[in-house]
Amino acid sequence: MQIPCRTCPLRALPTFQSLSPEELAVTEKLKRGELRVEAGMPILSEGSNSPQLFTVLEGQALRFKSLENGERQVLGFVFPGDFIGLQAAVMAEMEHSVTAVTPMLLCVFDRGDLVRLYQDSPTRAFDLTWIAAEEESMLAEALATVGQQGARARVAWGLLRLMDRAETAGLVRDGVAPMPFRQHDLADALGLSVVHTNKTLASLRADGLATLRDRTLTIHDRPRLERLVGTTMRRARTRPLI
Amino acid sequence: MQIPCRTCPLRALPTFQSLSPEELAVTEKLKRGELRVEAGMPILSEGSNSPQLFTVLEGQALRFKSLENGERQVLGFVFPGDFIGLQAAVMAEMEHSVTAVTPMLLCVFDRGDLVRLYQDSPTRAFDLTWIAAEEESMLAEALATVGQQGARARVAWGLLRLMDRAETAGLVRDGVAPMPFRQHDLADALGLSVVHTNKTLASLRADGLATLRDRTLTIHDRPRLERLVGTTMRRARTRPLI
DNA sequence: CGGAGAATTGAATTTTATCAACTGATGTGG
DNA sequence: CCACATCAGTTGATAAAATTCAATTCTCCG
Repeated sequence: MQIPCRTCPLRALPTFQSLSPEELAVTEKLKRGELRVEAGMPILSEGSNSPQLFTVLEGQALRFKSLENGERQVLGFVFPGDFIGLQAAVMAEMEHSVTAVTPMLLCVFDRGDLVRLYQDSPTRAFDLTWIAAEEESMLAEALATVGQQGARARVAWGLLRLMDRAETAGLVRDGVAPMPFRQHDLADALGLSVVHTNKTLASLRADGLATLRDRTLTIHDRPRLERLVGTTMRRARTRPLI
Repeated sequence: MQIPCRTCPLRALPTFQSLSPEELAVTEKLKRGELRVEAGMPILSEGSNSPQLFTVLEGQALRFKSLENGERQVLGFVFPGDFIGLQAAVMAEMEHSVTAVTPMLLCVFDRGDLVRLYQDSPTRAFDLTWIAAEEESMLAEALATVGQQGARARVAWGLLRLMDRAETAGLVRDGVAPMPFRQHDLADALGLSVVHTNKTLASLRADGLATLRDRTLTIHDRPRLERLVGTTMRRARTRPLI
């Protein structure tokens, strides 16, 4: 175990709630080690019943569901601080897959320890429910966008959501976010074809709203982009880090 | 308080997990009363911070998100046994609204008591996380369908999902489910126009797959419908009842 | 330098939305 | 009991949006 929770660099970010010494101790006891994952490697697979859960320390990943026709729906973009595998822990098995997009460093937990956590620390247990509820509202926002909005609004929403997640994870410098995800990933998240996504991106760029290029994302005109998006976007708030 | 939890008719259904006497006692202490709601009335509103949470005893409702352009995305169909308002309890406020579609009878809880539940009963706390995770995977399934499938597959999925929920709630007699939701509601759930939903329903009916008519739903050919749906549909499993 | 994956562009085609009109059931007041 | 209003559902014609297909260009690595 390389990094103890108390000195985890993520905890220093304003995004994450601070823990009491007791909570920190309980959490630290859970940590089983660290895991490095190469870019492109699967972390959890739909239908599997992984004995391991993870918190992302470094790198980015994709959550997605595969369909029988070969398509896939991207459910969300995974950033440092995100907890992976709660579903596998709570339900019988994962309902979606997670794959690394960049090299990653993961903090590893044992599924079996979760039950003990519910007994030992009500506040940490509550945090797990919070995380599940948070993911639920992210998905609801995505569904509302994909179900009811046209391509421009969808792409605008996708870009703002990506920027927000990157900011939360402390990855943005000078308004520029590193963006390892490809247009194809974005298309699969928005329910659009790659071609149409590309054309819409070009149009947003031409209008001076945002640029996705060279593995980086820049928002040029946030107010106008936000006006394009038809849903009130939830800004990330401080959140628990498991 | 009319019905005590121990004699709640919902608990008799095979769908719901049975509780230990201790768990039942803890749960019963939470119940604050019952509430009748007329058809069409709002139960919880997006942005509100309701002090009340509910378990549905009778009747059906819709979860949905409203967009700025006046459209709405239906996030899910609410049936007896469903828990409403977990989001308001865990996050600061509701991210979606819930409106009664039929007259309803609700079991009422106080938001503040939830925190105590996490201290008093780890297993019941775990059940709440389970519920949040369940809703998450429902939404993921919906997103995958709306994002990646054509109209026929979407409608087929919607009908099967409705039938599954009705069966789970013990509402189906002779393969026929009462269905108070309108085609318009289904359309808003699937991200299709009412007209196109109607035409697709007609086509499924003509092909002998399913009939939605006179406020009832009948599945004629489940295997073929399931083949139409491109996702492996999760069948409802036994679940906790709060 | 060469090659593979990603991004971009321009049609042609398909799917879905929109518009508009009509049917059928239900309910109300005169 | 009938005229009238209302609302959900149905249908056909037309318009708009997005997909698919087919190249071509660009970028990054080995």
